[in-house]
Amino acid sequence: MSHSFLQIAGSKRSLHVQVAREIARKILSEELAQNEIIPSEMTLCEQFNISRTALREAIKLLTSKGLLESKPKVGTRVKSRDNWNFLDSQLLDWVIDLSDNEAIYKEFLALRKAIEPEAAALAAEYATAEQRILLSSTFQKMDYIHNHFNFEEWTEADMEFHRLIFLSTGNSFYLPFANVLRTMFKSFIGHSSEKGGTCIKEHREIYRAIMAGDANKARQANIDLLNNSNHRLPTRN
Amino acid sequence: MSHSFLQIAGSKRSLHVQVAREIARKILSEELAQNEIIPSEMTLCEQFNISRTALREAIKLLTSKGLLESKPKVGTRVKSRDNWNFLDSQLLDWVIDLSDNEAIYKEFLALRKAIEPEAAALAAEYATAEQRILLSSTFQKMDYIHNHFNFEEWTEADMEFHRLIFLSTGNSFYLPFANVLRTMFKSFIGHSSEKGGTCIKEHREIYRAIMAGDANKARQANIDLLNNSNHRLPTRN
DNA sequence: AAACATCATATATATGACTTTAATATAATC
DNA sequence: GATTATATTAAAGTCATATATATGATGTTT
Repeated sequence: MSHSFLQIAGSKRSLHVQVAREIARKILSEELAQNEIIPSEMTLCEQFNISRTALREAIKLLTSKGLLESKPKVGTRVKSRDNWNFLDSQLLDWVIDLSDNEAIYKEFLALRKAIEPEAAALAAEYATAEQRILLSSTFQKMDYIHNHFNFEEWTEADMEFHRLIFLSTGNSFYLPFANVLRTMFKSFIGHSSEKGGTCIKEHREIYRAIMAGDANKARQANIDLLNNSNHRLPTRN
Repeated sequence: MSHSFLQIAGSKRSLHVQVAREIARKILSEELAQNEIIPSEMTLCEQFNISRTALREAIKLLTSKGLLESKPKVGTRVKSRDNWNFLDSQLLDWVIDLSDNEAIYKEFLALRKAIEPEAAALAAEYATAEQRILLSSTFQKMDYIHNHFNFEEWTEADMEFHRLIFLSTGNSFYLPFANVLRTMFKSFIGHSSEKGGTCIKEHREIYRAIMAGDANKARQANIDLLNNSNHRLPTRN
């Protein structure tokens, strides 16, 4: 049995995801141009040496993320970039692997500056008792790790802190950012913050404002965090 | 005869999308509980009376939106709510059809208040010459429609105006909001704004600030718009 | 020239066989 | 008895192929 296309064999996830990722790579790198018709199902099946089932599931995945659109007789077309759902964690994961990380990281920071202050304000107003307990426990962990520093533990706690804020807004539209944040943190681990860059003071301000139910103060504290943070830009892999 | 037309019209989309929508409905309404294992492929195929191909494509669609997760031997599990990607236009479309619109609309407004001011600020700074031309042409259309009012035309132009701002940020993460906005506008058409609620003055301020490259002014103008707008809450269908 | 019928082709759906994965139970080992 | 191999097995994953359906292109009728 000759594996003609071992290019995919390295990955571990299911076949159709691997294929989807490979097609996504070609789209994101513009190797497949926007609005272009990609090769027919049969052609792609032969190229990847997979069944139509697997290929079609891959295409469905990409269609759902706004990258493709299929029509009978016409074929499957690459949608224009403004349809790509960059707030999809899986797609974001692929983007990070394939494009200029420095630019992505800067764009992400600009997103955080819009979202997080309002999220903190909403959390201050709407967090449930249970969520406040979780937030409290997480902040205390951050405080402890700040004093007994461990990089991985800090990253995990920092991420959990901001995740909880999103969840505490009580707003469905803020939920996806928790996953986007997780994806970004995991990808840029080692670039985001180091000892001395924990900004524990700013985090404490956010925490206290939320617990006190002071929306305006929570908003401002989060703005301060994003401005004061030693937000290192990632180096190229 | 005309009755069968309606049936056909009601089931317009492809089979796997219809099935996905139906499963999504059960998940969103919590008829299928979070973390619950849904019936096996074979069972569902019999229930819906469809092939495994169609069912599996439906499940792939929902998996991509964060609603499901499949594992061999275990089955397919409903993921917890904080994994649902509410910023996916298609999912949002389904959500709007199935849940309390008033609550969704309010949550959406809270999202706009976070996103749009920053988007306007970024657009003021980064919009390309081409984008400024498009924005200019769109605003002039808005101005005209304001004086020769036509509801549908206004809605379309209003939507296009805000869409162009998102596109003009030069930030990939802001792109998806354009589609989310479109979905919301289309769904809440008739509820969003009426004659006298065009807020042409506030829109003009945003437009001018962006054209002048004044980020702070653009941000503030958009805040003013969202605060002053006669943002009617939708009535129940 | 407009309406209609036909054809070609790409995706959409269906079906059945086979493979891989992983939870669970069972047996072998210490 | 506790631990560690091993077999069982149920579920999704993959494959191959056949048929249905939709649509752009072409031709035909009026």
